[in-house]
Amino acid sequence: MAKKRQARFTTEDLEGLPELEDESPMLWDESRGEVQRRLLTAAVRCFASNGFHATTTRDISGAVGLSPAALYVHFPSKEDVLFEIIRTAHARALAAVTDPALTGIEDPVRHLWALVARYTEWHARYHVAARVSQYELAGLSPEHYEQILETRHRTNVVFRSAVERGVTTGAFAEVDVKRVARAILSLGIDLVRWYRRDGSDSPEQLGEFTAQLALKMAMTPDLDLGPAPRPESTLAS
Amino acid sequence: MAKKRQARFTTEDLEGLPELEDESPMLWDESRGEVQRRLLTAAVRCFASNGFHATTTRDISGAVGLSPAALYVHFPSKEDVLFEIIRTAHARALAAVTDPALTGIEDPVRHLWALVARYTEWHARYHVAARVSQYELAGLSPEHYEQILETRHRTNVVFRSAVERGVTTGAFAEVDVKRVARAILSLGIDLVRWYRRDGSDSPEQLGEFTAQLALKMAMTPDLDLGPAPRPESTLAS
DNA sequence: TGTGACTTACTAAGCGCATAGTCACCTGGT
DNA sequence: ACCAGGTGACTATGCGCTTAGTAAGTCACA
Repeated sequence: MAKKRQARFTTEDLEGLPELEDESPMLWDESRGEVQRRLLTAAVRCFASNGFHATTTRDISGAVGLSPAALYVHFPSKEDVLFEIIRTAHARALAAVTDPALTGIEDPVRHLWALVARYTEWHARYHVAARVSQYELAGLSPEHYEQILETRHRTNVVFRSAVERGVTTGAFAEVDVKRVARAILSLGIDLVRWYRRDGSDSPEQLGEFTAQLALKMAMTPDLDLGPAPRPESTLAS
Repeated sequence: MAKKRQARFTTEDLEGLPELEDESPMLWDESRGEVQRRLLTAAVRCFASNGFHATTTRDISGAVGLSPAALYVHFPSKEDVLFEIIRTAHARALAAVTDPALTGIEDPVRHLWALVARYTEWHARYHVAARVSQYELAGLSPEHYEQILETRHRTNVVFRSAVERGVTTGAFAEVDVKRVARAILSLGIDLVRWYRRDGSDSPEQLGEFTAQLALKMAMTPDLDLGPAPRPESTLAS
């Protein structure tokens, strides 16, 4: 008695669910047709709420008022829909942090600040698509997966270089570059797990706040907690 | 021509794959039988590498040398296997940070340090099971999902309180408690996305490093970047 | 302007395979 | 003799994708 793959959210639920509200309709290239873009946007919402495998081709096509077969006019397979989403999102996020307006900033402090603010803001703005891009990688074919990994690596390098520059120029403390860069990326990415557009933080505010945290992590020297915290004994001789 | 749900990792691949190595075999209650625990451990690996919906009951049972039907001797459904994994992992992680040895620490600085170190270390140690717990929530029934949310909330409160105490006692800077607590949790959780047991960080090292970052975030006052960074103009009057 | 050839976007119907879960039966230890 | 734990064969159903066909648009050209 094979169960339906999912039930938590049905197609009609997806309309107007506040945690699925983001700007992903604006993500797709202009070169794509109207219908393709609407399919991609619908797929983002389905994949985000129920997962790739729990989403049927009927869910996606039905959400834009088409029959299941219509999907195959525009995309060769369901996996390709996922790939287009993930590829586009990764490319856009990378583009956001390689914008010349950012890379041109001389001061390492301002540079890292702007980098983190941008990256965080991007993820907040497109958090539903970004969530799919982070959580549904297992749905990709090995070839497509490999391609995405490459983009991720390039993104990592951007952050690592920014931290490195601050350390070598002395603008930052002498921190562990790789680890700090990793932590900064974590802050920028992990928000897709919980961010909601109807919460109290706007993408800009969250970006600025996270950028502050990144600077604190990069610029503050390590704290020494002092001698072992002996359980008892406050100041008795 | 319905395709097989997945292909990226077949069952035999899962043996000895280094990124799927963690301590989840130690997670399960002693009260559970040997076979149940082996099934849960196998399920963790399958779910982590291919996702809940892409994992078949044959994958799980086959991985411990049993027939598919044997799964139903020990668990009422595949969803229940997922729930047991997620429930146990969330409960253990909460237990780790409510350990009296931690909650008893008077000094807010040492307290937060220990809290973050413990939490991070836990996630690193059980990163495969933790990954399933974070990424496969969509596979749960609404009732089970609700139950997990409750545990998550309790965990959040632990961190928020720890940060709050430091701020009110003046041990920390006057930071935004909710946001900082959220960022700290992000650091502790997001590592499940990339952590590997065969990497360069041991769980303890990662815990200590993240704890340092948490203190920097909580104890450093906000930086003022000064006046607007006018594009040109260095020091020309 | 009319016509036939071709294209684009779509649908209805359904194939064929995969899968969660069931059930009657088996089996070894107490 | 019993029964917990396990099996092989099966069912019911879901789902990705295909196929055959429709309707409307475009274009070359007589």
